[in-house]
Amino acid sequence: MIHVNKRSGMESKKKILVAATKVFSDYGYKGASMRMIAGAAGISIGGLYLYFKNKEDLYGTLIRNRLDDLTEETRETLRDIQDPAEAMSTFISMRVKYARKHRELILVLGKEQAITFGLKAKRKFFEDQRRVIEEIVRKGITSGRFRSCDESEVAKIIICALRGFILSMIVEPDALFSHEECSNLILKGILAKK
Amino acid sequence: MIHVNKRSGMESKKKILVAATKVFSDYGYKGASMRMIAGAAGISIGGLYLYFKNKEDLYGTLIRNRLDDLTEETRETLRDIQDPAEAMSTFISMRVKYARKHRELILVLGKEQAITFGLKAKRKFFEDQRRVIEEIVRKGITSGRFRSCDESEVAKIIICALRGFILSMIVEPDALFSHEECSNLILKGILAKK
Amino acid sequence: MIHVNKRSGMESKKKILVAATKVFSDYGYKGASMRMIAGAAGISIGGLYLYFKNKEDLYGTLIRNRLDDLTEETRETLRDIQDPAEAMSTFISMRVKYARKHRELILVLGKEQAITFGLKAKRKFFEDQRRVIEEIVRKGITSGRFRSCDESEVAKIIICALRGFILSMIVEPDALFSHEECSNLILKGILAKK
Amino acid sequence: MIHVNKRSGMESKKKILVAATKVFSDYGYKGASMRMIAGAAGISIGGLYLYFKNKEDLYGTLIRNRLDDLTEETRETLRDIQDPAEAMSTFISMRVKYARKHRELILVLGKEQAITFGLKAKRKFFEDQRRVIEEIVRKGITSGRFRSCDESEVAKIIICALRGFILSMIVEPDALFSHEECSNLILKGILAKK
DNA sequence: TATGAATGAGGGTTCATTCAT
DNA sequence: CATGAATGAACCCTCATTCAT
Repeated sequence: MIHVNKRSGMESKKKILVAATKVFSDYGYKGASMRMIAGAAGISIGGLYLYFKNKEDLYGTLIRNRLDDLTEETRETLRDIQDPAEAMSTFISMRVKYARKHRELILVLGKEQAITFGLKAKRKFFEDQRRVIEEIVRKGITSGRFRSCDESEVAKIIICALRGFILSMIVEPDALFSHEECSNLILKGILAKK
Repeated sequence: MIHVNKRSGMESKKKILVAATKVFSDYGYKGASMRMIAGAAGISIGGLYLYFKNKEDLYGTLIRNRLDDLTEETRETLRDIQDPAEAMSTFISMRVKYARKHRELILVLGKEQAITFGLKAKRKFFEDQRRVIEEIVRKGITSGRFRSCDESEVAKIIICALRGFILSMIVEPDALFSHEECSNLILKGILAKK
Repeated sequence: MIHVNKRSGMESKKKILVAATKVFSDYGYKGASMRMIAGAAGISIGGLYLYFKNKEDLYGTLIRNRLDDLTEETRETLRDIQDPAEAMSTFISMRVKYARKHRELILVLGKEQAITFGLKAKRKFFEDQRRVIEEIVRKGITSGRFRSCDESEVAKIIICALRGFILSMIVEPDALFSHEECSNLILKGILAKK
Repeated sequence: MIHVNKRSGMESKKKILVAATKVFSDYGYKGASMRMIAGAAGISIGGLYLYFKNKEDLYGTLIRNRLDDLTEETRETLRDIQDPAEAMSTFISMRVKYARKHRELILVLGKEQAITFGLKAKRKFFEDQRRVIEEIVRKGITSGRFRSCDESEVAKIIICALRGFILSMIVEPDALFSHEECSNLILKGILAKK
């Protein structure tokens, strides 16, 4: 009269991750309980600990997976684009669409202690993403397509705008910009031509 | 041997709010415990409940205070500025400086349920801030200083960038842009002049 | 800007006792808080401790007062009655009416610890009341008005019936008997005459 | 080093109920703490919440169990008795013995708010018990065994006497009548035969 | 692999009591 | 006499984690 479900380890692990993504997203790290996650995954509480060392590990795995996924998508998207302006637009568009599609996971949970692992993974990802934009800007300046400017600062601004977009999905869904308008503004600015 | 400190009511309340701001900011709403806050405020646990009905009330008061403060500062800052471009720069500058100065409070706590009051107050504030930028842009377009564009979209983008700035203070302090560069980018864009 | 109300000590003490009677009756000993009582009495919390050592003392005083009151009323009521049957009816009637009139105080709070003082006072009162009935029955038997019986047992039964009446006022207000019917039953029994 | 005992669910639940009965009875609803109950049951605090939603649920379950038990015992006891006088004596005897045997549970907790469920169940039980006595009396009158009287009033008096008996077990253990004497008094009254 | 009863620290909150004013 | 801010133990309850099965 013991275990009922028999599945492969991978199957269970995936199931848990999917469920956990939803639950963490709905309730936050501290608000989500292992019981909730187990319930959503259709597994026992003990079962969770077969695949993940603890709550933090589960959360960290989740974050890393999503981050790797997005890193890969970024690489794919930009692979064959030469024009820096187009690359910029495409990057912004991709990130906005990705955020809208995976709205169930918000990559942000403040400094809540004990999630250091997740934070570390995030930090690396963030830096990588910034490098990507910096590179685009640098190529734009070199090729004369972009005006001379501090590529690092521009990258920071764009990252912040995208980060703000994600955050707005939670706190102010009415304030979500369209990626076309965003690209347009970044490229042309708002001042009238003389 | 009961109570040691005797303070005026106002003094205690202020002390609590300052401490709570720090603790909520460090640990998030759920991660912050009333014991932590009491400790940080140098007051007993029971003392907290002398000034605030409960945790949510304390948090809500905090949020409202900060929001009102920032609303007032926004009004003051923009009062006498006529040039839309200058207004834009000044707004961005003020918000960035404010965020840096009050880095201890992050106006964001996700969907954590039961903080509806705080959320509602935040929503109103967010909308107000957006209206302010929209108005600046509108005046810029009317006066011919800005090119024709969708003022609502521009406002959203700027809000998101600032929102992202605040969030970055927590998750990626290296990615904080300078307000001059930001204003510059918004105004002039990144494309080279033909 | 200190104290507002200035009254004689007796006045305040009385006020507190009246308020406490109501509050204890409504919420039980543990359910009643000193704050509630202070509020109901229109006095400060600290003021309570000017007149009573602590919660238990306040409760005990309350109980003792009511008990003394009822003891006196019992004596008064039975003073001039000679006929044992009439004495019995009158006693029952008086007790029922007293209970109905002072329904705000139920002289019963289980074994709730720390109310030992109250309990002790109650014990003495209970025994006294039983002695009164025993005496009536004894006189009835001696005079030939009552049949031979164990006066102690009869007293216990009557006390229990009255005690049950008070309790019923709380838990089953529909089950309150009329004192006439009760006296009648006690005196004549329920069996048909042969 | 986590949990020590491993028991079947039923075993634990029973253990808790037994312990809770004792503790509630000793200290009252508000006076009894979940910690006390857990200790008395030899289980952890958290364990309590595995079997009962909360304190009120635990209390309610307790009350319902005891009430159902006594209802069943009443039915069994009176099933085959035809003579109303005998039925009356037997009923009283059974109730007194039951009270003595299960002295650990006092079915009474005043108006303490938030125990509405328990109260409702109690109300129904009380009414049922009264109906049982009324029926006995009615049959007695019809058969000519009892004198004409108000069966409802008689039932109330008997219920109150028994209720008072239970209460006396707590507040005045010396005042417990014998069921024989009680039956005798109810049946024959106290007046001498002319 | 899988289960879920069991644990106990820790969460938010209340409240009898004290004491500087 | 009177006040009420302050205290801190104790309350009910939750939840990450473990382990016998």
